[in-house]
Amino acid sequence: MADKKDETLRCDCTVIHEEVVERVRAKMHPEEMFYDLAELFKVFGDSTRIKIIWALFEEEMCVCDIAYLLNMTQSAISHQLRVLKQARLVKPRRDGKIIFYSLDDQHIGEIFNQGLNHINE
Amino acid sequence: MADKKDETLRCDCTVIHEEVVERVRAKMHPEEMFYDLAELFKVFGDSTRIKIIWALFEEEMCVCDIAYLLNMTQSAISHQLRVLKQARLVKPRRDGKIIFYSLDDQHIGEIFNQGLNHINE
DNA sequence: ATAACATATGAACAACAACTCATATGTTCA
DNA sequence: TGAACATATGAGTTGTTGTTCATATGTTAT
Repeated sequence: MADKKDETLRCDCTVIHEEVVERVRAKMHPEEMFYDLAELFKVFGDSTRIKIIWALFEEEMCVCDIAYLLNMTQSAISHQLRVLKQARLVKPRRDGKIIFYSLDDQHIGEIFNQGLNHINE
Repeated sequence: MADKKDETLRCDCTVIHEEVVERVRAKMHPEEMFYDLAELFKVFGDSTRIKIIWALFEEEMCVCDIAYLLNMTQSAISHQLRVLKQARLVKPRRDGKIIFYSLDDQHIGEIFNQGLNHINE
């Protein structure tokens, strides 16, 4: 059939287990869901951001505090906080000139801990 | 004190809440731990790999099956499987010419689900 | 041994992401 | 109002990463 030709063209090999593939394909989620999930984990996939998340897990902190704690520039931290904010992982609270950041989600701790479980075997 | 000068130099601002910072710093984990954790989440941070993980969560599959399912080349999938294998997230099982891949860790499902919880608000 | 096929891998390229630097915004206090 | 300070942001640079292409490896069957 025509499909058979396309398979070979794209994946560069003959499909072995068509039943398996079709069974899995039937349960497939929309593209967007995988994309969003990857975007979320991408945010966790940087050691600077992981440190920020961990720090805010301990206590609410302002930008300067975080920069000092992690020995990085205010600008670098601010850029990363923007990424975290866009991912709805942290939220700001203004108090005068100072802006305090804290975690914005209760799932974060779980994701963090499951990650630790994995790297600790 | 001498420290005070360094703070300003590096983080480009005066530290506001020294007690907070020192309290958090005291609980700080070694650099390596944050690095490893980020490396793990980095692996989840790509939609191709997320799809592979999800697919293997459903059923064990060979390289060609995955390539066909995701409409990608065998080579691209093979490269990504290598990344997943190195992160000890999937494991291969050879049966003749064919190599079947399956998940190698029970935490993966939890990480995946917590991620879903977050993106679904 | 050789053909056929499933998978792996190295090099090259393009897209992206993190930091720096300079500067802008917004708030407080004199 | 203007100086001082906390934070944000745009542009530029450099390092990283995903895919493609060509080819290598390893297994099966003739």
